[in-house]
Amino acid sequence: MYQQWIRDFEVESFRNNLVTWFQNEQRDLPWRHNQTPYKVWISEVMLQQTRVDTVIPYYKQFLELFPSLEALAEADEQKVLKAWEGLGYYSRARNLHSAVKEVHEKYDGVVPEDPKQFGQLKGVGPYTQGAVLSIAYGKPEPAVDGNVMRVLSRIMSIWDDIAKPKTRKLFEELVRILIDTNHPSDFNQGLMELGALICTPKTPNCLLCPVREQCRAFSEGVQAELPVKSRKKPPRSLEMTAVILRNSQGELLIRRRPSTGLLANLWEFPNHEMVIESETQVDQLKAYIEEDFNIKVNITKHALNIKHVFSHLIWNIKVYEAETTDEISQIEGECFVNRDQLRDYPFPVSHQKIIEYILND
DNA sequence: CAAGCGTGGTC
DNA sequence: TGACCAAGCTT
Repeated sequence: MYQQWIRDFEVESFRNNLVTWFQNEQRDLPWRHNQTPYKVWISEVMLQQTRVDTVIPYYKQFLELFPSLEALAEADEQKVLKAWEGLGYYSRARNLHSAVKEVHEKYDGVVPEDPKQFGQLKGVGPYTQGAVLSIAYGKPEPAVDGNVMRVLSRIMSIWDDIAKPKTRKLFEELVRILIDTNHPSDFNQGLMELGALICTPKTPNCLLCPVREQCRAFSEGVQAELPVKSRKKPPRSLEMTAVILRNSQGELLIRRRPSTGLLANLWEFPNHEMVIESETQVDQLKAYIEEDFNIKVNITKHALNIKHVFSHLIWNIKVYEAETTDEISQIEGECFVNRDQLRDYPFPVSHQKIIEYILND
């Protein structure tokens, strides 16, 4: 069915214009130096749903901490999560770590270049599979991300909703036809670079576009209306409490979150989903804490309020200070630590504001 | 398939 | 200032 679109389309010109433009105009980015499959892989996972400017410092630090696939494979997950702290979507870090360990053990430390094998690793979806195999190994595989869908929807004037999973498959088939098999890496990166620098979501700079002559949306003047993307539901609000609980030595109680779901395996201050509007409900909070940790506590004061916005929900956190003279039983994932030890644990950004409050105290 | 899963930048 | 966005994957 795509042949119909391709028939009158100057495929050769498009490929040459795009690849030549990329070779001349590409940005100088850290992961474009001394490329190895390992480094390409790290960068591609970090870049999932994340801006280049945000990734750069994380990428540099990550490679200093884990300079080789073997180094990452042998690292503790807590160290990996700590290196990922603040970058978001933390399952990326845990899946990457797990996948790298699998490559280390099963493939003797060599990133597999068979699409089927590489694609089966944790955290490697259709995009990452194509991106790593084309960039690192020169395989003519499609790497369809948001940029590519935006660029090609304009080039070919495709009005399908790019928020639908089905639409990505359509673009993958299209790229399989269009891709420059002599320069798969430059072609794929060229599409993404074009989307990042020229064919931007709002007010694309068509006058500087190397493939303007091949763009149907430009010739029809509809580039600003593409791509079509349905919007998702607004996040729901959750009323939360958190407690800064000190023992008699002034140490702070923290705990590790569950190994699945939101912020999995990160650490946090004890918290509950509950509304506090009166003093009686502070007593309820006290009861929750005493039940959770089987100790007696006193809530001493209200510390601060935090509003934290996730992609799919909003936390409104009321933070209190509390003290206890009891010790908790030593359970894995719960412990008292002193102020200086806090920096050794990975915390979500929402709780960084609590840490700031403690350190400024 | 739709929803869950983070964060910081932008206009 | 709130909505949208940024090189997606998993369930």
